[in-house]
Amino acid sequence: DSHKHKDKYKDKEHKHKDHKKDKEREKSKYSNRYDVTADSSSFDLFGDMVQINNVLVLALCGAILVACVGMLVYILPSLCFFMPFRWEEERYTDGVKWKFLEHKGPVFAPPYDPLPSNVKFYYDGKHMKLSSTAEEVATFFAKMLDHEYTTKEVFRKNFYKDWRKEMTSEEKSKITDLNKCDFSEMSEYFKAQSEARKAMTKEDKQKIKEENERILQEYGFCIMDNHKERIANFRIEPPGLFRGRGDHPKMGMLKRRIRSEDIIVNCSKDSKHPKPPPGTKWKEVRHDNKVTWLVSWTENIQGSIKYIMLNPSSRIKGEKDWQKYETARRLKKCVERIRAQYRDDWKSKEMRIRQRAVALYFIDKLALRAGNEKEEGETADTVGCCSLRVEHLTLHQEMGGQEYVVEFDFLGKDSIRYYNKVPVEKRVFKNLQLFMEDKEPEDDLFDRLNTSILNKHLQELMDGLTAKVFRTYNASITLQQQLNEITNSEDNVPAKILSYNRANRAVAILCNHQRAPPKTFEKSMQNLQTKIDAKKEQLADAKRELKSAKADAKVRRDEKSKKAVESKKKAVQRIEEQLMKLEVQATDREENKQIALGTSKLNYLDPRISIAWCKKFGIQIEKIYNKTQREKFAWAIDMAGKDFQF
DNA sequence: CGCGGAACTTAGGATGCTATAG
DNA sequence: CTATAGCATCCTAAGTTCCGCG
Repeated sequence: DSHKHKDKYKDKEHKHKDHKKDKEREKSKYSNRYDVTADSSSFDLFGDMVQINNVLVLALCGAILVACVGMLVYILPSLCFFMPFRWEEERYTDGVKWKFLEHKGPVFAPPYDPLPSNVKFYYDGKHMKLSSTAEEVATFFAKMLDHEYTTKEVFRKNFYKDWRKEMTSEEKSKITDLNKCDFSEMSEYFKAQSEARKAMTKEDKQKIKEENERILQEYGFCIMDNHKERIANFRIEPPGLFRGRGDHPKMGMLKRRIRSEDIIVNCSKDSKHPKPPPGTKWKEVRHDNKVTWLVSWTENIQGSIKYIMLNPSSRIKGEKDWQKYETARRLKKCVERIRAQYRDDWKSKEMRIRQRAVALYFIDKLALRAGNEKEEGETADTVGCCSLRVEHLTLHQEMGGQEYVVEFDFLGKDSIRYYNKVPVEKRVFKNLQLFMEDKEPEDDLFDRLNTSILNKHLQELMDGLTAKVFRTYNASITLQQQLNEITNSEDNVPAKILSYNRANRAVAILCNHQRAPPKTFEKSMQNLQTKIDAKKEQLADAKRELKSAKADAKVRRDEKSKKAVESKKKAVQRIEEQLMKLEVQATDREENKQIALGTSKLNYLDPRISIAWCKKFGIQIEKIYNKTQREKFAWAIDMAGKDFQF
């Protein structure tokens, strides 16, 4: 039965006549698999649902086991799982995201716990007792004292300005210079606290763990249309000092405490509404089923809205994720046509079209982000494709034996540097020269283009196409090609996994997913090398022993010595394997020094590619996806057979 | 049609937990 | 049994795209 169901998936996947209808169809196919039970509009969140969830978990295990091992025992729960209960019900239209939503609201940050009186703050060398409000803000600074950014002028200035707002008038008049403030006792106190926490007894740690688990069980789940779903971030962000990335003009500003009165709750009318803490009120309770969030509030640094939403394992997120990859797969079918067109557009007599075409070429070839305009002075100065400035590229007529090389050097998202030298077609090069003519370094490269114009154009080329689809498409197709190319079916499991990681790495490099080399990198590399050396020695010993055993067997010619040879042979083999495993590990780690694989794995690579690869080469999925990842990609694990190709 | 706000995805670093080496 | 490395999870900032309004 489960196989029949899978075939249904495949059939529908190939029909793409009408995109809109198709989307709806996908939704119904998908949502049905996570259905738990037939009826009832409201559950007791904290009683019955636990059991129902167990059924779901059991059924899911059942389904996987049936697919993988075909164990008869598990067929029954799996049948329940695939039963088309409520088959039609979740086929939503017009942007409706749910029909029923019930949750317990957010968990607020713990209230401020004042310092013990022996922990003092000094101003200009003299002890000064701060008001509770001013003290709280001071502790935020004290907690960051060891961090580099408390030395940065902007950080200090912003902090000081916001801190003063929280002071009493007396404090304001006394404290006039941040440099005269001594937070060191506070800082020491917090360090000691964190040491004490680490040194707690097992029992105390266990208690904390249990309490966290209790809160998770109470607040960490919601019910959306008969599914008990995990909430991603049910805890409200605690107050603190804003830490932007890169050179952020607002670093050090005070992120204020969020109260009930700031919170908008979203849930269905007929649900048990979440209760605000005693004596407080929500800002608003609304029932908007065209959005997916449960709770929102406005943050005070940028004035943007923050949301509480569901975990990636949820139906609503999984469905969206699937849709994303299906869009990318549709791009695959028409990407050559689109490429032909933008190459043609390089010759257009209209400047705006040439710019659009060159930008699209960069997005396609280099997997650059779209690059929205940003408000100057509000955020760090970073760019993407459409917002590139003249100063971000250097043109080289000839470089390192190659013609028409473009050198990119700019800060992208999260102020991560993008540096790349790329040979481009002559026509692109000539266009770039034209775009840069008579411009200042700080002028926009594409002055007739922005993301809205670009995306409008893309929409005309393919339904649902936007700039970011190219990143998804190029990432996934690269993984697929690399895996097809470099996996050797003769290899052992660790070698195959090295191949997988290398394919993953090719994508991470394409997408410029970098990380700071781990602080302990050199050391851990050395440790590994030591292990390898030891293993080599062990191997030499084992080989010597084998040799002498062989010689011994030749002389003695008895059963016992023959057996000894065999066991020594086995030992050599085993050690060789271990050595190989270590060496593979070393290679992998070295190549991974400054590259982060996680981001592409989680956000850009169609999981069905990886799952199909595992199935094809007999690799356990656990070897490439950890628990969280398997939960997020449950839809794909269920769906992809060994022959899936992106 | 442009703009700003809302909604949602993508991102790296910090922190916490656990397996394993010593 | 303890220290630590390495991985998982948490955290929330920083993007993209959508959407509605004047």
